[in-house]
Amino acid sequence: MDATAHVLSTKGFAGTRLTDVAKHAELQAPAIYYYFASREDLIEEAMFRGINDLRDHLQRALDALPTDTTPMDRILTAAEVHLRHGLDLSDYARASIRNSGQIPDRLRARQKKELTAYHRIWQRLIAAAAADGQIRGDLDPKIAQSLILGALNWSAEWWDPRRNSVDTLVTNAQAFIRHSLAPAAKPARRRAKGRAAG
Amino acid sequence: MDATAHVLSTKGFAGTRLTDVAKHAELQAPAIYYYFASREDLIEEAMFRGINDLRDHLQRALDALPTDTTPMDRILTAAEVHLRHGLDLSDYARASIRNSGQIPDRLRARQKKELTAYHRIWQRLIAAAAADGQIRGDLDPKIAQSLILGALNWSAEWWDPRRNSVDTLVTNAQAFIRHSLAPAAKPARRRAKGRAAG
Amino acid sequence: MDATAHVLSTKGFAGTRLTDVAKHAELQAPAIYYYFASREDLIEEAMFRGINDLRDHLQRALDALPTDTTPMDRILTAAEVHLRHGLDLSDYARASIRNSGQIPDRLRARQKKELTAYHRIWQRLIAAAAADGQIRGDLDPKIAQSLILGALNWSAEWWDPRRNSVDTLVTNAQAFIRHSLAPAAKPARRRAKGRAAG
Amino acid sequence: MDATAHVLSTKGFAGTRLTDVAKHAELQAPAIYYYFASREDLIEEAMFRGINDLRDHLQRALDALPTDTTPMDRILTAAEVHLRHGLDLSDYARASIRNSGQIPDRLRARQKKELTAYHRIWQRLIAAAAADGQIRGDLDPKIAQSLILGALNWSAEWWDPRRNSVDTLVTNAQAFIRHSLAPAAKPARRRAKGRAAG
DNA sequence: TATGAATGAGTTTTCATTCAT
DNA sequence: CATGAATGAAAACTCATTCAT
Repeated sequence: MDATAHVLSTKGFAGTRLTDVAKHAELQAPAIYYYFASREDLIEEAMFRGINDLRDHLQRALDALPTDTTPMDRILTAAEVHLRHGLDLSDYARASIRNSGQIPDRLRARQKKELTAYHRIWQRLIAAAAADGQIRGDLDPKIAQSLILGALNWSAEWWDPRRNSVDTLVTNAQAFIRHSLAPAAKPARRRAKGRAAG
Repeated sequence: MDATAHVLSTKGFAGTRLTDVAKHAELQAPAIYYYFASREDLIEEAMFRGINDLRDHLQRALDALPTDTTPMDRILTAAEVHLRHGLDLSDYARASIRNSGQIPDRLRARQKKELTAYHRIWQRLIAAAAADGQIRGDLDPKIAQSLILGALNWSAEWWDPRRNSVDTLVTNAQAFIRHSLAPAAKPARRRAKGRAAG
Repeated sequence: MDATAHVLSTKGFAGTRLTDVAKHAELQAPAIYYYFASREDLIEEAMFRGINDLRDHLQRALDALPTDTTPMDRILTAAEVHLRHGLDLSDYARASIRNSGQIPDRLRARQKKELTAYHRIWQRLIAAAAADGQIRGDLDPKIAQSLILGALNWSAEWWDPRRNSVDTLVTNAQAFIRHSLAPAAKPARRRAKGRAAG
Repeated sequence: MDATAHVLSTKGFAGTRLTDVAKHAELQAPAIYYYFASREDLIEEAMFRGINDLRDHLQRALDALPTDTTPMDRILTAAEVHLRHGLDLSDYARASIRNSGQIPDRLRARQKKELTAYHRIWQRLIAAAAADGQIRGDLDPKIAQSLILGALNWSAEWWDPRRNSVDTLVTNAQAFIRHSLAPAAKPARRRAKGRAAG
């Protein structure tokens, strides 16, 4: 149910009332029970579909890339897909992403598995880039991945279509990610030896 | 009320029940009404305190830096404060950050103002870095800022203290941010030996 | 809701609990919310209906009188209608009359308007009687009207069907009112040759 | 407690909250328990005092009349006392009178006894007048008494000091009562045989 | 004598859910 | 398939009452 995803992405798990979902679907609340056994089922399904769609979408996009695409370019493609899917297309993705933390574990099983699968795709992309020397050694790949996905996920909270086009956002995000990961430019000599806090 | 922030950061706005808050505070639910006029007042206050504390904390940390700290190092300090405050210290910050999107506007007025003020601090830090040539020209500063804060905010969703220490996370995030922003260290000499806050 | 009027007329505004109303209606309390948005709406409606019905009732009774009915006889008819409606027929009227003073202004707007309209009918009856010389000059018509309505309204507090029939009460009240208003039947000839109602 | 009477006369029995009473008394609610064992005790006492004061007051006023005062004049004096006491002087009287019907029987015992005693005074006044031929034969003395007291009691609901002075009201009420009771003037011939509506 | 703090009982209200139609 | 009507469970909230101070 599209309406579910929409409400879920706006009001959060506990705030998702069947009445609101039904209103969005131009239905009366009891009608939902014709399609779903319970509120929980409905939400569980929407959460699952969110990640599931996103994963399919990403997988297809990656499969469509020329085989000689560099690992970094694959990552940037993934970033674009993730962003566009979450912002343009899909209440489901937003619902799924935003509510991850608020949902009782019981309802998360399927979504969690799907999410792990989605993360695994990213892990492979990053591992490939690392193997190719396209990722700086001072970064833990898992942490870097989480930071990237965080940066992308959060865009749903602040992005305002009246200020920036998605294209602009995508371009910026890609530049941001590329440099955050990449080692110093090619003829590299030395690199900064920063120090960070302790 | 600390308990409110805790529940709020776990269950979300609509999922925050007075009974749970009260249980955390080792009280009966009606006792809350001795201190707050309504559930909404309570939540509003917690959300406000979240950003308010965070801003104070950041401001103090920045004020404590040596005056010759480079703009980039100031940003990295800010990142550290933001991370540590959200992960280590404060249910308030988490509550405030995670629930921003789910709360009725009516309750957000004060928190919004505070958030804007907080963002302004970051804007100034980034503008200073840009003015100093420490930020690549292909990045829109506002977008970059949002991406950074997204990456940091999201850490509350995935960070697992049993896998990584906060220190590790901070170091990685700082490296991540530094390079995501910094121009290629062309014929680089040396770069700052930053120090970030403690 | 008849049940509301009944409880309201017995327990007063603040004492009217939804549970009691529901019990009277052989329902569960939440079912009330299917028909009314809130307790206040429910009460507001019952109070309004009280006066509204009474006014309709009175208006119809007056319209049904022969056109040559004397002004005084019209007044006595109105008294009878008022009494019978409040005692025999209507929890609504009792609810409306008894609780006038206890209800927050916010809920009284509509009822007040209706009440004013009801009073206006009486005013006209009395003015007509006065114009016809059937009311003593030492009485302020407004005050007299209020005293009459008071005498009638209050009967709900003390009238006990096991002691007096409504008919007896009506006859007594009419005699009471007639003489309270009428000028001394100076060189009296004949007056109306009435009959008390059945 | 004066405050109790005041609140009680405004909000009714169920609407009388200890907090409101306390606020009126410029106290905190728990302080009431220093003087009264419970809310019910407090209310019971206020209701009792209402009628008790009124009765004392009336008794003293009657005792002060010259012994040759006519029965009718005694009644009119009683009416004045009743009115003035309820309007000018006493929240207690108003509380007692207005809430008679809403209070659980358990709390009414004492007030009821007192009320009966008060009514007995009136009964005697009216009986005396009747014995003296000053009351028309077509009136049931008990009903007439109730109608009179109703007219007087109700004045608390509508009397507006900005429209009429108490003096005016008293004068009107006395005229109203006198004629409602009195037989047609001396050289009376025939009297009305009223007619009322059907 | 009085109050700040808290609570238990009970009330209004919300909402998922059921069910006859 | 869908809805109007209703309900049980649970939530927010109110308020008399207690108690330590």
